[in-house]
Amino acid sequence: MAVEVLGGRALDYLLAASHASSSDQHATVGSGVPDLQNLVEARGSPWACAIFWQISRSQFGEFVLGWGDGHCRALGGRADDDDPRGRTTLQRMRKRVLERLHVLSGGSDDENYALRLDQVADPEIYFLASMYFSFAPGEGAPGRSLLSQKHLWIPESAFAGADYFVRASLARTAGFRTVVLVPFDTGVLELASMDSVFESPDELQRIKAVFVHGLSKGTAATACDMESSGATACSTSCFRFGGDGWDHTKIFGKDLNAAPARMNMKVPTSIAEHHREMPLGDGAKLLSWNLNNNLEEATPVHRAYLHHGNGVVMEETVMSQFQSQKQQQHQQQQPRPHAQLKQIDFGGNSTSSRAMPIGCLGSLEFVLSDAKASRNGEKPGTTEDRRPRKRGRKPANGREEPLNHVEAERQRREKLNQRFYALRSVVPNISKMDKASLLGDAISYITELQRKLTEMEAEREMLGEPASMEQNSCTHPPHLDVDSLHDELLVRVCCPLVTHPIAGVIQAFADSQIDVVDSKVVLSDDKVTHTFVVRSPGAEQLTKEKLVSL
Amino acid sequence: MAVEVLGGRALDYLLAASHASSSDQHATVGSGVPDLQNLVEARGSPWACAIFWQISRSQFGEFVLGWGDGHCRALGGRADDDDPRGRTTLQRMRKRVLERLHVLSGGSDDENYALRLDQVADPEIYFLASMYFSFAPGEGAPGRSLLSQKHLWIPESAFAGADYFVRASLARTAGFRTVVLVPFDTGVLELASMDSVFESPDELQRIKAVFVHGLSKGTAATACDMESSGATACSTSCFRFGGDGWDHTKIFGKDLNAAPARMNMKVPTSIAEHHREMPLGDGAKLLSWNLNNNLEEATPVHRAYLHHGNGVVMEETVMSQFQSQKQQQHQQQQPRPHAQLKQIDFGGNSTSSRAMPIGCLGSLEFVLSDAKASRNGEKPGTTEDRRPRKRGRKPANGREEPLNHVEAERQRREKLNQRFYALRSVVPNISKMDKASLLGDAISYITELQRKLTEMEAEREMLGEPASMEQNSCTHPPHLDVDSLHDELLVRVCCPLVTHPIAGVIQAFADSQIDVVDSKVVLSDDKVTHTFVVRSPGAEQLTKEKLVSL
DNA sequence: CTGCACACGTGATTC
DNA sequence: TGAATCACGTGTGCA
Repeated sequence: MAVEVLGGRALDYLLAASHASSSDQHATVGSGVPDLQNLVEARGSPWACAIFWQISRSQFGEFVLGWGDGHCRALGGRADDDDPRGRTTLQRMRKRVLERLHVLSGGSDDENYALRLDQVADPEIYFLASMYFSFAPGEGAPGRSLLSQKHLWIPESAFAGADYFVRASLARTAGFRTVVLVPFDTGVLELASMDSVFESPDELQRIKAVFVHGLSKGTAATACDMESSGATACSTSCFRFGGDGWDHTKIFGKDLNAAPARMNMKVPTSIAEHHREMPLGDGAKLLSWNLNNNLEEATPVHRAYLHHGNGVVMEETVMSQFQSQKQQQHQQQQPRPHAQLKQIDFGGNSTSSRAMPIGCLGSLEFVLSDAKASRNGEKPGTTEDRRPRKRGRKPANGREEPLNHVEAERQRREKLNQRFYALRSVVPNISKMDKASLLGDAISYITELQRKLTEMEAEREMLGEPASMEQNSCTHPPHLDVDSLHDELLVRVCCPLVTHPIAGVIQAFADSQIDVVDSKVVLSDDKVTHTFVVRSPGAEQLTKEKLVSL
Repeated sequence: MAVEVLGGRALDYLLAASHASSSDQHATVGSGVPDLQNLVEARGSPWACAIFWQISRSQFGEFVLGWGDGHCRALGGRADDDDPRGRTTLQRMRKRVLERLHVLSGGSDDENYALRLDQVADPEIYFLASMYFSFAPGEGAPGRSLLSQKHLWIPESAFAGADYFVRASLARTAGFRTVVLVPFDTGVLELASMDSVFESPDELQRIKAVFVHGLSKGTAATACDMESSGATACSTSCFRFGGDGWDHTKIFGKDLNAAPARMNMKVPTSIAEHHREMPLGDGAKLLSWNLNNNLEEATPVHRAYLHHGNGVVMEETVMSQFQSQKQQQHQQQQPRPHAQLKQIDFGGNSTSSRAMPIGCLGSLEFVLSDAKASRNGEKPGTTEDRRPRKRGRKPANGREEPLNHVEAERQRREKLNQRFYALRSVVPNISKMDKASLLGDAISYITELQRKLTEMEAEREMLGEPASMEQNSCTHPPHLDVDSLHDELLVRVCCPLVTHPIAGVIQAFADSQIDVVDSKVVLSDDKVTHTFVVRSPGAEQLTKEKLVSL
């Protein structure tokens, strides 16, 4: 997954930096999304990037499309997964990816300084950014496709129609020429290509086929098929956070419907730029329910995602095997073997929490990032309780209270972590990646923003005072004298020198001891022309040069 | 303590809202600071507010004055302390205070809406704000008093001398008329009065007496008298965080020495205003080592504070008694009695961590906020290990590793919490007080600031183009022509009409069809005077009126 | 009683 | 190896 977000070169560095030999990477171990991956990586596939927008339910019961899964062709497998302990869950990957992005974008890691930015190709930025989008039905291209239940085939020329494609600038920056959206009953599949791919029934069928094949088991996912055991607990859990104050059309106070005038994203300058602007611009629902309506608003629709034989569960199985093995034998530092999973042991927690409706609670964000908690997908045939059961702790007693408690605490932690991720995404300069530093950086960033803002405000007020605030009249020309003089009028207007447009010139006259013989001001069209006749005591040429150099 | 920060009415509300009957508040239970309290609350005392600035040591070994203790006369005792379980530590109080402030300043608690702001009197704001200040010796009034070892008696008229009193505007807003600073060997005592109190040897002596009396036991506090057991561990702990990147002259990136031009704090408008501006303005070292150099930079000087019979230790003793009692008997909901401290039990963790130099580690912030951890002040005669030992956990084994580990983890948590507090102090609108909401609010605040800033920047650029940017020269006087003409020069400066100071006048001429016969511009001192000779076709008088009405 | 938020101790991981 | 961060389970206070 990491390689899907970071560019290939960045990944190379990443691997080199982490001292991990990428020689024996087992791309199949922990391969999470075979369908999308196959779709993208298949020979001759024009698609560089595939994103599945998963249906979820918002706080108010509306459906929302959010990041479900994705694969981005980026020169390699999930190479960062060569973790023998199997603890590199999706959460970890994503964290690592963000971490790397931040480090590359100007973190304090000085070694990286040389290859700071520019290392992450734009398609990956698009891919990463999309992780933080979500769409209401009818909104954006995925939403439109979902609502109309029709696919959209969008050539580059139509990107600008923001109504269809709010991430248009991102896509253009990424170099995409074609974007296709295909609706399914569990969500919308988005494919992006660097080439101009023309719509054809063949290709469309290929897309639909490969995806439906992936979803073949346990579909009919719009039906809410939760188990009876967890049903009530789930539904209460789903809505008990209702008063959180989040409007799902906003993300952390940012109105998402009003697209600000920042649609023009720059050509690849720096990740910092991108990363800072990405969550701001484009008028899209960045992070919306991923962060706002995270655990509490997702619906059992997700369960389908957990049910079908898609990669996450499979990956988790492997991981939990590794985990259990490690946990029991307490041996580590083994040279990343894939054949070490002897002595699988799920004991010690058989009574515990995994019967809880965590899958129903998990928003997609949750499913992705804390995939180890999405274990009760109960794929038939696999052992129960495949939770890594990370740190051994006695199940306390046979009481049932602490089980829910544990779940709740887990969710709370996850929520907090989500916020931390979100914070990371809005704070530009993060020195270190630990939480304390992040908070510190956020604070300094806030104070800096506040300082800048008040500074600008003061400046604005200073400037607004003497100069004309609006386009028409001066707020108050400080002094205005009118004298009658025969049949003419003598009008004197007195302004402070400061902020007067010709103040510099006049000051220069004074500094250079130039006598102003005569001065006139005439109004021509929409311009004011001042004409001075000056006499310099010394060299005229020098004076001329001096004036021109102003 | 809460009542000292919040106003009386706010406290009333607070009590009412928490469904706590304020009838039987035992002001003596947990009464932490009898000395300052007595000083302030004594009959006839002119002082409304007392703050003890405690000497600590900064990262680089310099001495720093930080908040040590305080009491603010606010119509009541420490009524929020009526916690039967005794878990309302200072940290909790402070948290509560901040919480209430934020709730009052526009939180989502709708019940409070009516009495949102205006409820917290300004002296309390001053008091609260002071919690976040610290001063190097010679800086600010406390620093000056410390350095010179002379008391300062500052009447309101001298507040403006920011060199002496950086919190001048706060003090003025608070309505203080007299501020006095008295140096002691452990810090500086600050007293503030709403009246004009004239300096008198009598009053000075009274101040010194009552305070020295409070410090009578175990003074000579500048001496660093740590136990041998914790000495080395302390010294390493004290400086091992050195590379955190914090400059102690800054607070989260804000330069503290450069006093920004925001000394003019408004008259009481809203708490939100205050709370937002307070940590920004005034050029003081807000939060400086409280946050940056938190645990790791404080020195054993603090130990004196823990040693002497001042209130914190006493309070903690009581608390730990409550705590232990509660922990053992597991009975609660007792109607806030102060006589419940039977069955004091410190067992269960006698081998554990409290022999560690946590007291020596604690910065003042730490001492205040996590007072329960400052327990090894080892006041002679009290039992050792008076840590509440909150949640029972076996000491694992006799290994020594986990003990340090526990300490480290504690410090990490504390550091994180410090950052959270700091974040709370810079984010104006906090909906709820839990960490997740805080992060969310911070994120939305950041995005809002970013939006505003970019908005302003765009506007500025739009406006800044034609108008003069800075005070001296135009950024670019759009057109400047110079022609030689005999021995004179003809200079033509062309500016856009918009934002030109006399644009309005010229526009008015044009609108009224007034012919401009002649126009001159002369520079006089720091003003630019435009003189026009105009001729109006019609009624001169009308024109004159029209012009004057501009 | 219950849901929720927090702090704590602990195991694990990473460098 | 040791220091640092993190996640987890748990105890507990509060509404």
